Amino acid sequence: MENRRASTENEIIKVALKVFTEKGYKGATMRDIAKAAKVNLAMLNYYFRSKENLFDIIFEKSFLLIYEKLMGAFSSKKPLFEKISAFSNAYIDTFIDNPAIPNFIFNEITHNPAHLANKIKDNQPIMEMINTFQQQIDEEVEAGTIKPVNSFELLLNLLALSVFPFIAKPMLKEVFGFSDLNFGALLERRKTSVARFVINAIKL
Amino acid sequence: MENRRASTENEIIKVALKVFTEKGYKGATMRDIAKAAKVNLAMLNYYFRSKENLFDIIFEKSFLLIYEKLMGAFSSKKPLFEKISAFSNAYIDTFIDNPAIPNFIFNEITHNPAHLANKIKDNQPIMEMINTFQQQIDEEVEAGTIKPVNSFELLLNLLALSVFPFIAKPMLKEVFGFSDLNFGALLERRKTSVARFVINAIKL
DNA sequence: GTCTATAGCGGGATAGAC
DNA sequence: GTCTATCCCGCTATAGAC
Repeated sequence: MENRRASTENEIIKVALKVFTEKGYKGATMRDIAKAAKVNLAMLNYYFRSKENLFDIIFEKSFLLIYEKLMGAFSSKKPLFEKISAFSNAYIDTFIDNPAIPNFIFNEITHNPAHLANKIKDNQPIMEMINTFQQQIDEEVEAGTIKPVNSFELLLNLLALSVFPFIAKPMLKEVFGFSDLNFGALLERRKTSVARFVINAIKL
Repeated sequence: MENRRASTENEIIKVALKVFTEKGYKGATMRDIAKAAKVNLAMLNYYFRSKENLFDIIFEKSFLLIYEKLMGAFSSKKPLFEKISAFSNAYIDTFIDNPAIPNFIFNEITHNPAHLANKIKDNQPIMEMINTFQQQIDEEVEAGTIKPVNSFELLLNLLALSVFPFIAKPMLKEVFGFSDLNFGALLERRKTSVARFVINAIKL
């Protein structure tokens, strides 16, 4: 059954993302992944040929998800403050639905920065979107309609405020004793509060 | 010579921090570390008994460094805005001098969140410092001297803005083509601009 | 497609000579 | 203290029965 096969593959990809994230590429064993996905070890190689190929598939999927959501939120011609809201909302929303992805991506950034960087650099629409956003900021600073800020730093700050809570989540939950429910509520609030914070920081 | 031994040990610890950070705990091999430190493989075990013990020593050292710098900057009775400046300045300054530590710590947070979390939870001075800071924010909100903000979110934002550029650094450098010098200059600027950004976001 | 068994290799740790 | 040689385990990947 083609459907059966596809659903088994998707199940493996889903749990493998989690195992790779929690243990790192080398730390995650094919035995771990097989056990978590409740399939035989040999089946993993039957479906995915190799550990590296399985990892690449997951990386590709994760990148595509982020890419599509962000292009939708960020690309159109909107006023600056609306873009800031749309960006943080899209980012936070995507990661609420896919909580393993931020740490998965950050592992990869740390251990193989060129991999993701090249995918971004080689992607013209992304680079244009970033340039347009920075130009928009520079123009508003020039026109005196927002406080003077470095446009790259503002982009960095927006990204930091949106992403950081997800990568720090495992520890924040332990230290401050958040339940899943409470931490989820915090993240929901941030879909609006991050943009409010950033806009307050730069508006006159 | 006791000094010779101590300096060899320190050299190993220094390069091992880098190798563990770049490759992760499992990905880093004792052979990698020996090669990078220019010592024989057997010497590593002679000095540190095991890979795990070497890792623990590095973790302990990294934690202590952050702990001491932050306690100095954050503990005294200062007005809120001064604390915000002192906090971000101390954090960023420490990581400029020790650029591998943020990613090292974040690897550990991802793969073993309870380890660092327990060290923080069990440390009364830290927890008191955090509580005091949050109270201070709540009181100012109550008194109407700053905009209404959730005190935990403000703490989280301050941390995010200070730390995120360091953990994203490897990729940011590749994507935006920063030289070490240019990225260093950006980080230097952030020693003051992060506090300014946060203060602008909450002041009336 | 699914399983068991195993080949083959890389890595942590140590024995033992110097 | 320093080195070489090696033990031994655990992992990826695959052969081959069903």
